[in-house]
Amino acid sequence: VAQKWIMHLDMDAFFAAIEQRDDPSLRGKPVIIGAKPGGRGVVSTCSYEARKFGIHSAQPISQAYRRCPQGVFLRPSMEKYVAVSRQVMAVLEEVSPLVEPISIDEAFVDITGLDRLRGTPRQIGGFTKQRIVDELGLTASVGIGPNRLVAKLGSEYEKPDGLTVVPPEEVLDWLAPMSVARLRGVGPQAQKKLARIGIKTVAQLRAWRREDLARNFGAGYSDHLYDQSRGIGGDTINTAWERKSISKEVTFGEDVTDPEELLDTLLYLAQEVGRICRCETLQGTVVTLKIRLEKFETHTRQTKLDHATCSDRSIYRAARELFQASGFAGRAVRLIGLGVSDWESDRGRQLDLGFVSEQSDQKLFEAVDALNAKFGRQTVRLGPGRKPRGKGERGSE
DNA sequence: TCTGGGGTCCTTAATCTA
DNA sequence: TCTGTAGATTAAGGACCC
Repeated sequence: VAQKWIMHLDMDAFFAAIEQRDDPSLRGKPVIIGAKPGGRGVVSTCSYEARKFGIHSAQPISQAYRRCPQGVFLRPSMEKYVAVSRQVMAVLEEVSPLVEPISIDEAFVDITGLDRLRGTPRQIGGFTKQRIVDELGLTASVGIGPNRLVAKLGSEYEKPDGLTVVPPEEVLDWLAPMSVARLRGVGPQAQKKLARIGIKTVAQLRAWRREDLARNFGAGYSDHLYDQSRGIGGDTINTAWERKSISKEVTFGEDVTDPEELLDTLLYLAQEVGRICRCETLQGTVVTLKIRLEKFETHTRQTKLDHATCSDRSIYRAARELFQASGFAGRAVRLIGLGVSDWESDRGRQLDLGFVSEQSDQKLFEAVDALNAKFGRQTVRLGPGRKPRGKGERGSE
């Protein structure tokens, strides 16, 4: 069986590094990208200067502000980051066509069999990092190993600007002293459970037999742990990612009780979700409502429609019915969200584009045309455009 | 103390059905 | 037709990831 070489690349402090690159006055300063200080929200990314103050991703922004009031707090500019992300992926695709983006700032690359063309795995990693510095003015951390697990752990091993190569024969020794917290799928809950049976390191995990792990965890999860402790992981790169759901949610500055305001928000969310569905020529059959009450108590309600849709009105109507049936009307709501999933498999049915908003939007027309092309049908455009969150426009039908 | 927004996947339970 | 069950489908929640 041919030995594979998988590379994982992870951009360093991606959002913060872009801001510092584009505004020299931010260099050397603690830069924190995330929610507005004073509001409800968390840190998305922060510069390494900010990390010295104990600031980290997912930290409540209020805590970050307390620790570093002199820091530069910025809201994220996602369009900019998406554009830079595309440039990063383009560099990777020049290294090898087998690129699988995992998120906005990381990707796996299959670099098997490139030694004649580009040198050893270490040389390929160094060359890739250098190109990203030269062309984008940003640094990345790279891990290279025989599979995705080792590559990913490798890129985390030394940060920032790291390059870690773990040949297959060194994998077991390299993993042994690592904390199980670094493994995939081991979060706070699993860590606690593992610690209770005396497992803190990969070596300790490896000492357990599969059957004994299965008595403490589910069969699927224990296999997952068993394999990871031995450095076993997938080595195939999937270049054809397809999304499975589209959702939007908002957290209110202060909890909202007024059902009118909640329904208006749902209408806005339905328009956003519907718009993205149309831009991506997707129609879903399941609508999911998400509600977070005080004390972070979170509920979801979902319904399967009798037809697939990308229409604002259909999504909104389903969401409204879910909300009204939920019994949460009258409760103080912290967050409300809306999603669509389970794309239609039957392409022969009627395309539900009825009552979409923003009909003057050129992009929408293009999306509608794309939908027509995709489904080979004629589209009927209905009614005047609707303004987002318009009072009194929430018609009964 | 305070916990975003966008996702994926897994487990469990209820219900339907071959 | 009765009965029991395996398996699919639907729904809800939760852990986890970036």
